[in-house]
Amino acid sequence: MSKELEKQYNPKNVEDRIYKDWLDNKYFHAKREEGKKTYTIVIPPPNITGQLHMGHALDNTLQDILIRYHRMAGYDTLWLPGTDHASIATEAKIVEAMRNEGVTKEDLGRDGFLERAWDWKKQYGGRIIEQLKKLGSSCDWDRERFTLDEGCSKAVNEVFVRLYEKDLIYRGNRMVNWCPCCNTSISDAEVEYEEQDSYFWHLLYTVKETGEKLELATTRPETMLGDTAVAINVNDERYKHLHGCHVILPLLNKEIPIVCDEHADMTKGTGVVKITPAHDPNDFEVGQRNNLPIVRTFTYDGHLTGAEDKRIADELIASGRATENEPEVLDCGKYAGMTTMEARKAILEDLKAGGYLKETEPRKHEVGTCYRCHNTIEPMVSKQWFVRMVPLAKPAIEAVEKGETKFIPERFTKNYLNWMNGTRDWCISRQLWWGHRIPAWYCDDCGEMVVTKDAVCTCPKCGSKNIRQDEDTLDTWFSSALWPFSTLGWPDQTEDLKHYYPTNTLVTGYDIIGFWVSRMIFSALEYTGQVPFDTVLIHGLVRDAQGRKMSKSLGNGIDPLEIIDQYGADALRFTLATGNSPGNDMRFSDEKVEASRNFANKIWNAARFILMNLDENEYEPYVPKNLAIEDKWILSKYNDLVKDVTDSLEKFELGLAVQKLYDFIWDVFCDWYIEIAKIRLNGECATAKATVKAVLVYVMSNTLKLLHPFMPFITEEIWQTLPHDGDSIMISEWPVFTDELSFKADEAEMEKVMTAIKAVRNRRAEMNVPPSKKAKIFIETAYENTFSEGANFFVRLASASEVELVKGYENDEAVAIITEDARLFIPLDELVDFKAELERLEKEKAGVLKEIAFVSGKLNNEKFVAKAPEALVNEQREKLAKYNEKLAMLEESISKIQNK
RNA sequence: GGGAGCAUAGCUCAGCUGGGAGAGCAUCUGCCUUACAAGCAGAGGGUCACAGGUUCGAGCCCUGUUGUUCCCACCA
Repeated sequence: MSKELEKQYNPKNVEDRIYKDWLDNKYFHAKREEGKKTYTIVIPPPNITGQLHMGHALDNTLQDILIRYHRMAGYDTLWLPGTDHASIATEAKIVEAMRNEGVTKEDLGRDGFLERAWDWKKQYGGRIIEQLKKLGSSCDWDRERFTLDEGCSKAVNEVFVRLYEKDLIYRGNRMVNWCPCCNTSISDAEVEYEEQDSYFWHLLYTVKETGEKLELATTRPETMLGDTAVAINVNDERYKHLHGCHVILPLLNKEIPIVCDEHADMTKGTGVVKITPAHDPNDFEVGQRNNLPIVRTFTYDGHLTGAEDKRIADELIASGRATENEPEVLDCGKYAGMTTMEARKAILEDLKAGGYLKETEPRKHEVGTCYRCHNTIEPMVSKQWFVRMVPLAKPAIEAVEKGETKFIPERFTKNYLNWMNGTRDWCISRQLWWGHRIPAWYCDDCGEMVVTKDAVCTCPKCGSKNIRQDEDTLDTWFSSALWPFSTLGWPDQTEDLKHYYPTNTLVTGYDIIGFWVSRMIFSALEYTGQVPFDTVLIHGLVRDAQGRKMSKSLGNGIDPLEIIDQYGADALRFTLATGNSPGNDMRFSDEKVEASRNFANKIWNAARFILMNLDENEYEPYVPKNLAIEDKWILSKYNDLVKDVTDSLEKFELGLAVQKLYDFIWDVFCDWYIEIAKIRLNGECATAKATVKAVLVYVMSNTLKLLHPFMPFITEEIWQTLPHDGDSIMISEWPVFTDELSFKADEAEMEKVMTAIKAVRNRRAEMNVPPSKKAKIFIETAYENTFSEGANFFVRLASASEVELVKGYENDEAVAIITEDARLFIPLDELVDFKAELERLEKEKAGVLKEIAFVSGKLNNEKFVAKAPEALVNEQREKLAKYNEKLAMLEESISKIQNK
């Protein structure tokens, strides 16, 4: 054979070539094979604005491991890839780029802007896909989708219209989170709360009827111009006399009512709350309950309203087109045009001057910010589209409670249920252009609204041509929610949809359970009547070496592509899979990647060793007949490995699977089996050589298969070089556990010898005997066959010059090494310090006595013997017998030295 | 205010349904043993946060405490 491999593994010579080969052979392509079980994953679509970061690398490594495993295990496997148009993020990026050219959205107009956005998508949208390929992702690229492509858009319109017709989507003036910076509404889920230092300002409002000063506290004095009431609790004894009274709103000198509402909590502050229905979610509710007017005092870009704003609003109201809850707008006079912060300052000054400000109390405060731009969001009453959540959430809660979809780890079920139970109606309209435009049309002449999948040119009610489409687009997550089935062709009943839906595993981080997972589940149940996937595998965040979140602002992000360039994709994947348990965050450090790279190199060199020893004859990976004890041992160990790795993968314990592979390959196969194999490889017996070579090839190539999902490139490269059947390891058959390779008795025998070898090594090291100093070893044992079969191992692995099995060893001038199964003597005459040796033996004896005390303590405990499993009790008994034997041997050795 | 996670070797973390604590890195000792110095052999190092409880037996199960991180929530 004589294929030469380089001394060190160099991924750069391998990865791109192999990936291209896989692509050329269409191994990633799902072929809809009838009769096979399917296994499907849809990728969490990365944003087209995105660059591959460690989070993607982890997410996609886990998916690729599952996909490659199932493909090899005989499933008809589909990993469906794609990207997300990410409306708000992308639009912001493009606007920013335009700003540098001095161009605004309005300059370009909607069509011009969208043209530019599509150009941008063409230029950058493929970037992250190429980066995923670098990782080794075995996605079916023939099925790549985009949330804004024709099919997905069709699904979006279909869903919107269906929901509207079922009254599960409605339009109305409601309290929304408004980002004055992005100039759009955002959903509750998109608000992040940050703690900020702020104040409670205690204000005094005068009661009209009694003249008394009513004290109330607020964190947002700038909203006071929009106050339309103050609220007290109906049971509050302090204010019973004020029921039905009014207060005079300072600065405006406006009379507003005192209302009784449950929202006013007697135990908090003074028990009095000012009510601003237009700019506070609670106050909006209070306003609804008490029929209060809604007075808007902020513009949508975060300034105080003025005369022009009022004129526009008044006109709308006068026209009769205003809908329910249409807010009035206040001309804020001297405050008009100020930002909310400027207004806060000015209003406070004026309140203070008027004697309305009682005190200022420092206070920490949770402030809502936009998840995109982190500017403070303003609660605003605004006319938006909403999805009615309660009826949709119900089946989604039941399905998960029934276990139709399982979360791994299980604790995230609670997280999901909390989110679903607490969710309010979902604001889905966005004042953006990049996205799915809302399929609603309005007639300017008669005011009719039409919601339909097809474009409308004439008003169906009055026949007018003055009809225009809603300007707004949909929340990006609206299309993401349909991803598991829109990508398979829904609403059409395509072959793919029939075949691959529902999908199996969704792999994602815990940070988007609310944003995405929950919405996919309720959407899927509503439109397809099935859960979208049976399992949600949740992973944590990848943090930096200090445990900090990787972020652009900190500049501590580690670029996966740089890691791939430096260490190889396999090393990166291995690092991400190792020591990673579901749902938990992990730290990423160069040291870990180095360890993975070293592991890759270890495998490489093991392969190199095997190849060096193969001759021109082809070796099929088969198990020969005349196995030696060490062959049975390694095959039996390998066989258990198959079971362990497969079980771990089935349980989504990927970190455990990878750990077992690491231990087996490094410690078991390389450090023991290959070393022992050298004995026969260097020997003269042709049959023995053939056997050991066959076992080496068999174990190596099958272990590579087990490792392939984790380290696809190096396993393919080596597998191709070794004798093999088939065209690629990635489409080879996953190994199965077989009783034929289970040699438990031989395994135990082999381990007796290994224990003895370790004991010899240990003693020699303790005594500082260099490996170059060989010494004869005499062995007394009850397991003569085993030790005579393993005699050569001592030569190879324990610096023995030769080995002799003896019945009773009489030479006193020797070091005695006592294991549970044997007594070994090394006559290292000049090196033996008998005093030291005696001390050492006494120490060892003390240790054994301790063990005996411990084990017999257990066995003397009647309750233990009665209640513990029998196998365990027997095990303890055997142990005790062994220890007693060892004790006898030690005592014999001690008395020999003493009698010398 | 509610919920959840974490606390194990100097560091980073595994430890699956309870049966005498593990890995990698780091440290120390000895080795260029013709696959690999990105390596080999050996060693040291842990009251498994604390206090109770269940059990023949607890790192693992229960209760409480402390520290820490995160999520959720309308707290004026």
